[in-house]
Amino acid sequence: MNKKKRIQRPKTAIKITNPTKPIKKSTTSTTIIVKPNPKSKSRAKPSSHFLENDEGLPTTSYSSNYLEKNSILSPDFYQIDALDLAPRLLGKHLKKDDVILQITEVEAYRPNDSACHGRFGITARTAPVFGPGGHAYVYLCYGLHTMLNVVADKEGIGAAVLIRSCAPVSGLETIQRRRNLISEKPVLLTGPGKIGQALGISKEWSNHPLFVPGGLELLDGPEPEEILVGPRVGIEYASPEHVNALWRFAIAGSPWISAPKNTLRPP
DNA sequence: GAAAAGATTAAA
DNA sequence: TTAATCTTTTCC
Repeated sequence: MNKKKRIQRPKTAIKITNPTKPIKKSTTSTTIIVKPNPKSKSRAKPSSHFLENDEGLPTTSYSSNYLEKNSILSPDFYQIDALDLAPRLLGKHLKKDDVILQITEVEAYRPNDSACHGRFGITARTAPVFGPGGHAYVYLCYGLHTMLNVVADKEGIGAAVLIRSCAPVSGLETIQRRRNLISEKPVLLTGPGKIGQALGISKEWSNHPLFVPGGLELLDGPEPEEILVGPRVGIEYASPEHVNALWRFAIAGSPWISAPKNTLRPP
């Protein structure tokens, strides 16, 4: 039998840049401590949901207060066409453990869509996609990356929304540890594989109900002012009609958007 | 049973 | 630009 060559990634690839001096943990609040970055050429615009304190550093005070008034979304929210649900997910919050992420970029996958995992019908992997909306659909991509989808529409339809990017709201320390990356820049959370990693989920979470408190939850959030649309990413195998469909959505002006950005336009 | 391909990422 | 990595699905 062929050798089972599992070349392990060198430890040097792990990018914990400051392991001996962990970021200070705040036990009394959810304030995010960040390092100033004086070398930054084009100073990144702080994302809109962060407030800045006197030192110009983002805090989560706004988000914490905001979320206290917000509730978990009910199953009704999800029982619509994935094309309608996708933009409505922008601005909403994913919560697990102490991590809260605000959704900034999504893609819709629909029935009769040659790019949708449901295109082969119900299989062991894709069964949750055909269940009622409001559940997670989680799968492994390229044998490495855990992809989180939100199942849309009614039972039997077969539609879902891929979460492609988020902005951190709280639990930055946990996010950074899970990502093996100390950063507060978009590289931390732009890309679907990074979302699954930051949330600490595996395919075991597939079919998990997002409307039940206690595990992985979807909470309400502010509606974005402007939205960008574009073709979906990485589906060249699909028919031209579906390759070209503008079923990718993002919050306009947010830095928390994955590549390629230049295919996104106002609707 | 075997083989191909994949809703990607990080590093060169 | 390319390697890494392995599950799922299809094909014979």
